[in-house]
Amino acid sequence: MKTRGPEPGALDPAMKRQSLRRSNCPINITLEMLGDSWSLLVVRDLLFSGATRFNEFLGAEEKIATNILADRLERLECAGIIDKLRDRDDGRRHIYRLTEKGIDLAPVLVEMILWASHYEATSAPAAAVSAMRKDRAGFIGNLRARWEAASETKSIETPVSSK
Amino acid sequence: MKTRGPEPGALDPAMKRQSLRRSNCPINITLEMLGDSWSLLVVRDLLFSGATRFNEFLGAEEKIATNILADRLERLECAGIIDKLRDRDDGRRHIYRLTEKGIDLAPVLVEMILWASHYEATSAPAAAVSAMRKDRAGFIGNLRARWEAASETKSIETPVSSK
DNA sequence: CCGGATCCGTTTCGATACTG
DNA sequence: CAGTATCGAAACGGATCCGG
Repeated sequence: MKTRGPEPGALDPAMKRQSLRRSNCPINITLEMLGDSWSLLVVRDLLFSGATRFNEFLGAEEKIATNILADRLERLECAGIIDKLRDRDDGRRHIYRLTEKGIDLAPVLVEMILWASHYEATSAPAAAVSAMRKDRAGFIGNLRARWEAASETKSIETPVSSK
Repeated sequence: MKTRGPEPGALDPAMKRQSLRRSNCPINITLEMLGDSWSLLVVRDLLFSGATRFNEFLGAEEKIATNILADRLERLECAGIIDKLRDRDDGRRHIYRLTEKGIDLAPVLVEMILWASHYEATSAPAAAVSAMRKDRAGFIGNLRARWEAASETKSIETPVSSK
């Protein structure tokens, strides 16, 4: 630890920020990744509401700040849970999609939602909840099928190597 | 002791927006509860390693600070996921146990561990992982059975109403 | 000893303004 | 539209202290 010098606010803020900035994909401990509300919410939106774009995530019920969303999308990409592509029909847009590793989080999310819908007031649509309760495996299979179908969309391009 | 206003003159940093977060049992949004690494790790220890006491949680592989642990235990108790009892054999000790609501998190944890063991280096014992992969429902049934057996232990006393 | 509570420097979050 | 920059507020974390 450094004994704090007398001058307040004198240490170069730009330099500090840069060094603290996660340079590129840092080492990701798994449970740390999942142990974050926002990341899971993004995955949830990708899985269930079919959101793919920055603004669609912003529109979710829980209000996430733009900087936080950008950070979480980057982390998720680094963790290999999503990938980031450029929309070829609209060059300024990006498309975020779950990877295989990401879609495999479906069982985790489903269990969470079932637990929450049983014990807490939840905002999940009742129809979806009862569907996943009735036939968990089938429900997950449907999610995956939808994901595979969406993966064949032609409006995408090469990955945008984050940073 | 939760009111941390140092001096009457300078306070009100908390009064801004819905800052009843900390004070007592705050309203708990479910995914916020689960969206926290430490809380989930405590539940994991309760479920799998049979930890019941403060120091046992502290001994877990991931090092948690005592103040953080105390806070998370309180939150979990407020959320109805654990309860806190006094050990009648050793009056200075407390015993933390999963409630019904808490043990019902088992499927969530199991799915997480399976996912993590597939995609990431995980510290979960290989034997347990393959057991839960082979017979998920049976594995969870065993956890519950163990929990029910432990609930009949006589060395406990009345709840320590946290606050 | 056990289960925390308190202090305090560091890190992260989050609301908003701003930019390419 | 898709993010950065900024900055105060909150959470974290380690060390230490304390009541039983």
